[in-house]
Amino acid sequence: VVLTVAATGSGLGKGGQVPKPRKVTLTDVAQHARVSATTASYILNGRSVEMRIASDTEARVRIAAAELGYRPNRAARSLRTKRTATVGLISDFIAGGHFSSQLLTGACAAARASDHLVVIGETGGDLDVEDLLIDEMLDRQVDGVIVATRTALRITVNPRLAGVNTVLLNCIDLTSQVPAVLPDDLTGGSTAAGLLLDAGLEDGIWVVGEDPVPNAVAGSLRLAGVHARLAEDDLTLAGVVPCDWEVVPAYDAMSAWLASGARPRGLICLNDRIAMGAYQALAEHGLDVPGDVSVVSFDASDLATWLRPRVTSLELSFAELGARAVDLLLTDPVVGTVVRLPMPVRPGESVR
Amino acid sequence: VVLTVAATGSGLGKGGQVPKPRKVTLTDVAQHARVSATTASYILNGRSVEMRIASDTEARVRIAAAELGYRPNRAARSLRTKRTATVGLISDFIAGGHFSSQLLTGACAAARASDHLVVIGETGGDLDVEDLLIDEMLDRQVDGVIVATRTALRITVNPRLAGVNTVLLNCIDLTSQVPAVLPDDLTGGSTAAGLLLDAGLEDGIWVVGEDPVPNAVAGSLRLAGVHARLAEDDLTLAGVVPCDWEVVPAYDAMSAWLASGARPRGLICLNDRIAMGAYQALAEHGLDVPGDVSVVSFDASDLATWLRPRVTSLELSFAELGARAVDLLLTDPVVGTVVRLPMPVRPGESVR
DNA sequence: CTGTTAGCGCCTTCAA
DNA sequence: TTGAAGGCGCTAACAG
Repeated sequence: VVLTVAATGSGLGKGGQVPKPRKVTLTDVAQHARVSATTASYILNGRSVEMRIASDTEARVRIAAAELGYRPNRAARSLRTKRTATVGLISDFIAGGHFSSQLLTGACAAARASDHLVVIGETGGDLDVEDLLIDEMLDRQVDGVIVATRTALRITVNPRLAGVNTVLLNCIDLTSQVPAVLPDDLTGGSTAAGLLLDAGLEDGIWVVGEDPVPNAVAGSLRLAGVHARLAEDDLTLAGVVPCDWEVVPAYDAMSAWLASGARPRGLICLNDRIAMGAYQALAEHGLDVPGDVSVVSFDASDLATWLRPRVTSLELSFAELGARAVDLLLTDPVVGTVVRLPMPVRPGESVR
Repeated sequence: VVLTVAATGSGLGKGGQVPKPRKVTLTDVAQHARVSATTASYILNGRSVEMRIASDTEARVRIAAAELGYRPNRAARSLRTKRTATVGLISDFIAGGHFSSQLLTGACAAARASDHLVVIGETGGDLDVEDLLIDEMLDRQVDGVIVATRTALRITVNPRLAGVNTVLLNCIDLTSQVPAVLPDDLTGGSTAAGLLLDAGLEDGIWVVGEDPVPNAVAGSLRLAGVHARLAEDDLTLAGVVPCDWEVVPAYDAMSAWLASGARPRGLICLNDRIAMGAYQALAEHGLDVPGDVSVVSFDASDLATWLRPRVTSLELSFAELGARAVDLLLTDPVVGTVVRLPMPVRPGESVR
């Protein structure tokens, strides 16, 4: 090895540790191992048995590759194979708090398990941006795209996704047959109601929250599940306290409602933020949880464990959702597949 | 246009709307416009003036491109140009709740503004995974990589990033000269203390929380800022209530401390979750916020607005952090650049 | 069992 | 002002 010194003063670029030793190519490896590029390619792609490569040839190539620190140029490979080992994930709001980040964790992990990478895009709900992002991803030859929404929604898939390997995540398109992954809200609602019934409640059970937009689907499904479960025991829901799925709106709605004299026995909050608002309102009205009122909610987010007493909540594993979506995408899903993930109970101390 | 019907029954693949009309290539456009691929390339890459292309030639090409719906194949382009218009973002924990998702929002937006896409990877704190992800990204020829951490950390940049365009996000490497973007915690600490002083407090000011790991850097900087500001008025900090930066640990620590008779006048909580735990403990000890105790915290997350009364918090805009990191990366940053983002006050009702 | 040959789609000297 | 030719690094027929 000869040490070269740059004669011209500033030969070093940014972070310039090394004079950049041109990237090692497959041909380099092949020459180093005294075989053709083809052979090297076969071996390095795990096709040596299939191609019945001599084991010493294989060894030579592998050693050469290791010594040279060979790494395939995936742009070149993609140009040939039309595959990139990359999936696109487009969401309306990636920063949906608790929600979306976990989703990415799951998606990344699943992708990596299949030697894929995830490229992301956030539309902010803007359809033009969605068009743009999809085009960019398609230009980069992603092997498939996942379309996700922060809130479970009924949507229409973007037309330019026609013919593209696509999976819907936390949303669903009734008209097309695009596969989708969502939580099992119907069963979840039923489970939530069951928790209250098991605690001995028979009446005074209310649902807090309602779908904020017409095409939202989670709330109504959960409500339907609640109705169904109560009906099994010949009971009926006392009613619904409508409010947005946020802390302050929930607090406001609950406060007004309690101030008007309402005295519920059990509350099924459509998410943990609603539960937090409800807790605050209940406390201000001197109502104890779970002594006076039992509370069940959805999401089992961190928030649920922060409240005192911790609220019993139905776990919605976004990480799992993300992972399943990727897995589905990578297995060339059957048209019309709809995966509904169960929502297990994560117990707190909010049910009597 | 001739309508072709597949003779063999099941010619349609998944989602099979169309018999897949082979992707339009630059050559197609050129032929359609009766020019060479070279000319088409120049025009479509905005070099028509530079190349002094005849305007009607340009028009023909543009029309052809539009009619055919031409989209460049970026894999092919990358093979030539060695650039992908893609940046990598590697984080230890993407699902750091509130935190990281906003960061991605900012990064995505900034990237898109420069016609780039973001590919992400999560290491889970595992250095082997980090190696792997970096390699995968480099194989895909990303134009640069951002290394982010959930908690502000002093780190050592991965050696395989040597010579690669890199920016650190919410972390810093003292030995290398890799550019970094972080919040201005020192000034933030000073500001927080100032808020309490402006409210007339002079003693009984405590900091709640401390750096959980030795290489964490945010806590000590904020603490230093607090000390500095108090010293300006010839005052001193009453002390520190050490605890992890989470709700329950903060609640536990505060509860024990208050039970032992402590009666603080002002609390500087190192984040909003600590503030929440502190609120709970204060309430249980009959202490009113802000009547008995003024509280200031950091992050200005949603949580800060959920608490009652809302806590006055120093805003840490992760979206801004993410955006700045991408911008820095895309402008070939000067070695040693360290960007410190200000933390503006977001007022609540927690300071007397 | 291994090498030769031919592109994938694009950009870019070099000529005309 | 435009076109012809070559090659980025890799894979896949097709020979031998």
